Amino acid sequence: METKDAVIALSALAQASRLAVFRTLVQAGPAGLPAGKVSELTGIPPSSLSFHLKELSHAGLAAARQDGRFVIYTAQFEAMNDLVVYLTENCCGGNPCTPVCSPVCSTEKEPS
Amino acid sequence: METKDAVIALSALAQASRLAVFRTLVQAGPAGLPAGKVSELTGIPPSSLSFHLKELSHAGLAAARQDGRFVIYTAQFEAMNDLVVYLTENCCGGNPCTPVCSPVCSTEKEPS
DNA sequence: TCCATGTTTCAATGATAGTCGAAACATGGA
DNA sequence: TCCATGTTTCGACTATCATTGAAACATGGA
Repeated sequence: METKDAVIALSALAQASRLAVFRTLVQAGPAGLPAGKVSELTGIPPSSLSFHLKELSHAGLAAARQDGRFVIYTAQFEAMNDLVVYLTENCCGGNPCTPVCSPVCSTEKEPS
Repeated sequence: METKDAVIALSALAQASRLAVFRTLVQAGPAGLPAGKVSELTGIPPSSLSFHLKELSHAGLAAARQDGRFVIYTAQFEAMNDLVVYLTENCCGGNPCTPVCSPVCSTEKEPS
């Protein structure tokens, strides 16, 4: 991941409405949610929500797929994980420190 | 961590100059760096840098301590970790998924 | 006390982003 | 084909942020 991509991803999350949307999608898991449901859950009007979902998609943090009249959005866990790795890259100059496990999910539907 | 705090932290990182500063501090480890050294390493002019360091400090992602005429800045690894946890909270609705270890350091100087 | 060095504040400027109603668009079913 | 439903685009407004030189401030040493 490059700086530019990280800034785009972080900018996408650095906004109350979008952060709420992203977390809602994270909680929904790989199955995702239709845009209307996200609007309902977050209280964000459809037009605003569409703007924000576009931003999250552009940042690679969400993905859309068509399902009949619905557009299902899903969180992209790998992008999230890449971002975290980037932020802590070469931590402490490569010297040993104390890594911690963070619950960053994979995109797989079932645990392996 | 609350939404407001997360947005503040993410906003702090969602900016090319500040992201570079934060990563520089992360790489410096708990020992930190004086402001002037950060300016030198990142190429950001002192006045701009001061503005950004203030933002990072306000967000809890960096901390300042006085050392003679120098002000030493350090990355706050715990805040970083809290942020990651917040982003993935209640991931997949609590259903089992595949957690991944991310190298988020603690603030300790030596590994335990 | 006076100076050199390191850091922060100030002020002005230009640019970017969030919001949401109304209207347009897309899809599937009757 | 026509309609109902779900989603996106458009447009206009307001607000907030990044940048940087110059000046002010703080600290330690002579």
